[in-house]
Amino acid sequence: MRRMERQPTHPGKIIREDYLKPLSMTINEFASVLGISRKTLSKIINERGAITPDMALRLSRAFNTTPDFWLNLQKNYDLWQAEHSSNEWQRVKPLSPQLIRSHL
Amino acid sequence: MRRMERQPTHPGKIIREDYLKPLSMTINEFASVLGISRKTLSKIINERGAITPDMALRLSRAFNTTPDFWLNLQKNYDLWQAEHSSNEWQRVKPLSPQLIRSHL
DNA sequence: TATATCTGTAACCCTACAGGTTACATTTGT
DNA sequence: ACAAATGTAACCTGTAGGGTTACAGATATA
Repeated sequence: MRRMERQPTHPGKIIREDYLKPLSMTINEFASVLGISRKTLSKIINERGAITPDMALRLSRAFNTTPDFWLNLQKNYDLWQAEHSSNEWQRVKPLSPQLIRSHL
Repeated sequence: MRRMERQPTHPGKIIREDYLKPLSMTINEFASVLGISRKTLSKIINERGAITPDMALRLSRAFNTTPDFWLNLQKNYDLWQAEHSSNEWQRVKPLSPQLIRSHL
């Protein structure tokens, strides 16, 4: 039961810190590499936009990584947000363990 | 480099086959358990709706699973769709391995 | 058989977000 | 000082989640 204590790193930060900065690449250049608009990349870089499956595929091509790497970052980030932006989901009553155990 | 050959199972099918059916639970009942509308659950069950982070949290409560389990199913499904619904992303030119190796 | 329940689905509403173009003000680098 | 880079806003289109209501068909049950 490993709880996520801190807010997970946004994928945009990884792109910014671990790729663009070391490579001294501008947002314009990289947007062009990815075949997307400067605005879209800027939103991601500044952590106001999400990594979509299509974007994950593009990043995986550019950086020779897996699309899953990027989607997992986004998934962890989104999940943390959902956990902390509402308590509604905590109202869900777990089905009785006995019921589940006896059928599954 | 394990390619995804077949279309990944939709999370809705898991809910349907591995939970609702064994538990003999109706969609109405379970929608009520989750605190969502029948329509929303019906869309997911019939594989025309996605597992959102909030929904993953609700499912994890009800079935005593992890939210990641459900989000991973959805992620794999979405990624497969993105891979096969367009070839645009394949146009992205990988950054030269030398460039990456020398800076990262 | 008659009644009630369950189910898929459509119509309609609202909100939100991806992604694009254009434009502007500011910052940064040369 | 000048040019490039950047953040951001406005505006557009398309898509998606989620809700309610309503209807038709299937299923089950009294």
